[in-house]
Amino acid sequence: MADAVEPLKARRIYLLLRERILNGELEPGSRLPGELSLAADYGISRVTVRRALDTLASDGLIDRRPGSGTFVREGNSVQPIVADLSNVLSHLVEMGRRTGVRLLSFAYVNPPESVAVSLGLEPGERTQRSIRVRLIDGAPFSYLVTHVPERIGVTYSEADLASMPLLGLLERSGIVVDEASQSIGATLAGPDIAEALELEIGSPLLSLTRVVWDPSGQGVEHLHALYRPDRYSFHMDLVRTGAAGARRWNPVAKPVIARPESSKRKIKGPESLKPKPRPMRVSNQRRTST
Amino acid sequence: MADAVEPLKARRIYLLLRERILNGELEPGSRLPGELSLAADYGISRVTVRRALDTLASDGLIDRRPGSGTFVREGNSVQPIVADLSNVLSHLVEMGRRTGVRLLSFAYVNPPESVAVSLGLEPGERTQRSIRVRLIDGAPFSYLVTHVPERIGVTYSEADLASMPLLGLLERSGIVVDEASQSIGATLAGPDIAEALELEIGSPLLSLTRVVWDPSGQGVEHLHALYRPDRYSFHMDLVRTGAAGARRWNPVAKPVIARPESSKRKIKGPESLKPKPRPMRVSNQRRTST
DNA sequence: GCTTCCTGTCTACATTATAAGACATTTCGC
DNA sequence: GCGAAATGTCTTATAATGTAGACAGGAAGC
Repeated sequence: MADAVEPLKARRIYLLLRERILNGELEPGSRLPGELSLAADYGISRVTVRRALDTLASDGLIDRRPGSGTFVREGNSVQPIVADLSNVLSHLVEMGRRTGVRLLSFAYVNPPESVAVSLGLEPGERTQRSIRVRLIDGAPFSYLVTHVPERIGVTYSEADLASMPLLGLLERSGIVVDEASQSIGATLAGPDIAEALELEIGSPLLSLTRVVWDPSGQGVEHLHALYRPDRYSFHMDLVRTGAAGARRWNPVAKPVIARPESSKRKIKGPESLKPKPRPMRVSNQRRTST
Repeated sequence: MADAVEPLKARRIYLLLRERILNGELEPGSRLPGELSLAADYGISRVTVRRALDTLASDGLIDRRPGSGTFVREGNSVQPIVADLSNVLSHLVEMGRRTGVRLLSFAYVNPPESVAVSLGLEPGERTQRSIRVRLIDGAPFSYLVTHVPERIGVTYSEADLASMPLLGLLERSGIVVDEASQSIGATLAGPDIAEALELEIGSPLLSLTRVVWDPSGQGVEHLHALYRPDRYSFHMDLVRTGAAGARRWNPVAKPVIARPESSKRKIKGPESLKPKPRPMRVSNQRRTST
């Protein structure tokens, strides 16, 4: 319970070690370096290392045996949801049907410069901004901020948004969704996001920014999504094509054609993380309202 | 250069404000609340607010004008290198020709469990592990750990690795590279990686894990790559295909066909962070050797 | 049994962060 | 010009964090 605000360095080491444990770099059952070596490695004192280890222990991630050492506890890894990259959006659409959504915010605003530019808006044109959190089995895994030009946004209600995926709403409204462009990066969780995703401030996040256009080239949606990497990651299969001199990788567009042997090719990458949610002082009472 | 680690509360406010600036909630050019009001808002002292603002200022995100106030600076976006996702590998191949590589480690080892499983190795089979850092204009942007089954690894030398992309070496050796599977996540930089990538410990990183197979389904390469998100991000274009009921996104396989208007569709996502490298106590003297 | 390496625990001390306030200086509207 | 409000720069005090070292006791190999 005494999970008071952790000091700086201690917390950092804690996050770092946690990362290494969860992604399998430190294998379950293995012994991790002694407190003294850790202190030396990270250039901090042993006491501080201990504080980090204390937190890990209270998380149930490690097992400390006096005289022997500190060991990584078994059975921590839980595969994140995997989204096929060639198929991200439809994946989300399907998921919209079996996962929960929490609408944190819904308003018409003056969009930030960058959003206005991406969508190709007129100066002064407003957008409908919604902030949603997606949950799977009650556990939040993504934080979505979407901007839709006002005239399009008015074709559906706040309640619609709380229950249906945005893309579905757009298509229902007769908007033809044609092309999209997206990029993937990484950031750290700030206070808001940390709270919404039940993370600690400073946790790593996958970041996805996507802009969707209709056939005329008019922007219809700007999405900024943040994912918990321990619960969500992108995956894709590639095939090498082209002549000898200029061989390239191309994504496998249709993962539909079952590949029986693909099961033995299971990637157990560092994204394979753990279950423990570890909620913060959640005071997320904001709800769909209306 | 006294860019010491930031304190707790100060960092919290810093992150908070940075978020609001980067996502456009605080628009470029606008004045933010005075130091005293900020202190009151967040319930902290003015000194602490100032520290947060100092950091923002050194990040180049704000502009402080004595007597007037503190302003959000305009145009603080710097685009990272963008890798087309439908083409990651060949992109790297091309880049291998115009960027630098630093070979940090080259050895034959007993691979970690997860790698052995991914590659489908026999129990006890060893791998050649190499750790490389890629640079662009002298600035490191990726940290690559590759495992290749020993029998394949012996077909090229350490010096080869320091100068040529691994995939090229494999194909030169007659290995037919056929399929690959990869996933993308996010993590934090540990001490080793932080030093190699000239980052601070605890910085966010893009993480890519890829396994490559030959036509017989035998694993030939396991790659674990970490990218600085401020210098490298993945990008891809998608097109919506399929019938009304089951529309899906598919990647645009060939980004070659020039799309003239695509220039106006510039995404200026939140990955566009600050330019500031912010080096650590770098003591990177390890080199390609031999 | 002995040595060695590990965690558990404690003490005293150094460093750093935060708070609270005073005061100078700049800018801007009046 | 004057005053309000803003940042810049001090001071002093207190609390929170981190460091250094010593010592006890368990575990494992010899």
